Amino acid sequence: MGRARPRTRQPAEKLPVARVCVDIPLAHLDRPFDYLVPAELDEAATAGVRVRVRFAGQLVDGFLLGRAEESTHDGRLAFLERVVSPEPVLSPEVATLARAVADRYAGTLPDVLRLAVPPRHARAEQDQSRPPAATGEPAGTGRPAGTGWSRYPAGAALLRALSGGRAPRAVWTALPGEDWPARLAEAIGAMLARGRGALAVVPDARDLDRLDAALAGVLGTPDRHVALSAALGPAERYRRFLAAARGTARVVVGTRAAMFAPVADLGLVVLWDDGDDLHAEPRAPYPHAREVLLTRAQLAGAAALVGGFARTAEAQLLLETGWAVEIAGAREAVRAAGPRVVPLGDDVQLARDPAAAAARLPTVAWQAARDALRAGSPVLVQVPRRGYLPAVSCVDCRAPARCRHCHGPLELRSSRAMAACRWCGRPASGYACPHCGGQLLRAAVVGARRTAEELGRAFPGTAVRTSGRDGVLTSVPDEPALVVATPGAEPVAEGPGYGAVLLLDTWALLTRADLRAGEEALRRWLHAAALARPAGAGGRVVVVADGGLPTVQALLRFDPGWYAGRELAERRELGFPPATRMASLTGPRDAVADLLAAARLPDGAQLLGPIPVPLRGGGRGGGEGTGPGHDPAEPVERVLVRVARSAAPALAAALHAALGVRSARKAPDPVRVQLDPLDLL
DNA sequence: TCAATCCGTATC
DNA sequence: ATACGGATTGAC
Repeated sequence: MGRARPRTRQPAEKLPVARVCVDIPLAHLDRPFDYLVPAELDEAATAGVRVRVRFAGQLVDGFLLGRAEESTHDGRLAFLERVVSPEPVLSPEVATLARAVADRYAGTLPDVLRLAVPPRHARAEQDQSRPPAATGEPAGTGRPAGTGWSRYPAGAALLRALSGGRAPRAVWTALPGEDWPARLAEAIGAMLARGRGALAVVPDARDLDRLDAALAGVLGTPDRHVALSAALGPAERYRRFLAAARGTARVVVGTRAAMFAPVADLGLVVLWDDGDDLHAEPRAPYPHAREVLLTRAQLAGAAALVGGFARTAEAQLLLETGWAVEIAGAREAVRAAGPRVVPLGDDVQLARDPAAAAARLPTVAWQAARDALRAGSPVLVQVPRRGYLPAVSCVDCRAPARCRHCHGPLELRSSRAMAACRWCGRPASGYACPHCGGQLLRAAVVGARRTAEELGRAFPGTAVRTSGRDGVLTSVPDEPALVVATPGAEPVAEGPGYGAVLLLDTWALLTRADLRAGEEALRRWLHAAALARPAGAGGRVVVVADGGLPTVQALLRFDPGWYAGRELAERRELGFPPATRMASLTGPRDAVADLLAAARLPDGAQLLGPIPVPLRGGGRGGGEGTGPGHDPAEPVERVLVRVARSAAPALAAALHAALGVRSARKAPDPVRVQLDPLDLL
């Protein structure tokens, strides 16, 4: 494998032309380039392999997309320089999907392929190079699957359709307390019994562990499925990827990065909890797992199952357009399975007990927790993530401080400065607490740990456990304990579930200036509430929020479908996604203007902004992927472009073309183009 | 008159 | 990106 390059290379006799996607991140080069396959590479140069080619004078990586008899290129073709490995890592199915995703998000194919195909690890290729012997064996384990689905009126039909080899598409609203990993495993098992593969994506590692365990139970043989997650090292990640690509593993479960996994003969895609923002890929072109998987189901003719305790407006749209059918429990079944939910309005009495008052526990919440603990069950307390939103509250009674004029939340920029309203900007001079008359304010950045300490004092002698960013618990035993968790980190309670669930500091969630604030609050509450035991077994949920709010109403009735319907209707009225499609263009002012000037936007496109973008401070420790340093003096702005859903493809195409014009022109300042941006307000 | 340099364009 | 070509500039 030296530099053995014969002077006179001969093209392969058959299909001498290779169509190659070169790994160059420039929008105007986002198309295949043709090369000649030298005869000696004829065998290795199959569709989907990694290649090296000479492009604009330099050696670059690329993927061989396919072979052809002729090229449409007028000029002379260069030869493929080499085939990096004969392993076909980019299946035609994934290549088609990646192109569709790039188009959907105004991105480039190489960008998407970087997300879709993990970096090569030569050792891993050697390890598993035994031929895929797993053919001819009877598919499935013969285990009667799907008993758990009979609790849903349309559940049995779904399983029948899956095992009948059809491609049903469903939005599934799980019953409170549902053992969702078991249900997903049953659905996957049904498809596998039919001999077709399946792919399931969940938000985080803990959910993945649960689903993986459930699958191991249903599928038996461990080799048939692999779990892909970001936590794996490069070697193991590539090894499992290859197991899927080679067809050894018929089922792939994973977090976001698995959405492109090369499952052979894909028959089913599954997405759990599509409202979790972990499903949004933070790297360009920022595809969302929901869009990728549903596109994939559509292209591959596969079944699709989108499940959760909550329902997004996007999922609601799938139902209302008839793209998917609804799978939900009947009202009586929901009532029987769910806990009793008690709302507590704003003007709630804090517990008399001084320790409980210090922990901001209202009487009713305190009692519910005490009763549950006495009855021998664990109690879950959900608190917002630390640093989530530095709310300002009264020093004396801790009531959240609001603006006198517009009731917006106050903020403290620094400890010295006077508090001001986040909404209207008015300074809160001469503040007096409406509850206790206190005149001093403080930033109430209350985290899980702090809350845990305070709760411990309110329930002396009770074990307190925390689950959050640093240290996530998967489950807790069925014994008295206070479990303080941030959203998404709630441990499952073994046995019948939590005796009580307290949802505190809801105000911070609900007043977030975000399009999805209500939907997101409800999603988090439902996920916590779903862990409580049924009302009949004493399960109680106390939510410290006004019972008149639609969000709280939906929680009381455990009816995310109703809420999603309202939410979608409202977004239609306001022209918000997913009723419309939005793109955000972020960058130095002149660059954004330049991009817009180059873009032939579809008719009816509406421009919102520009607005200045505050520099992103705080956040987590992880890299934010800030581009090459631009002049900090130049103001960064954002423009939103809004179009009707029918014009969405045209919008993406126009932006992609405009990016191409700019990259061809070597325009210096990059503009970040993001479709379906998460933060709209 | 020739080379050094700039700009624009194609990259198979 | 990088490489090349054609036009442009500048020094002898």
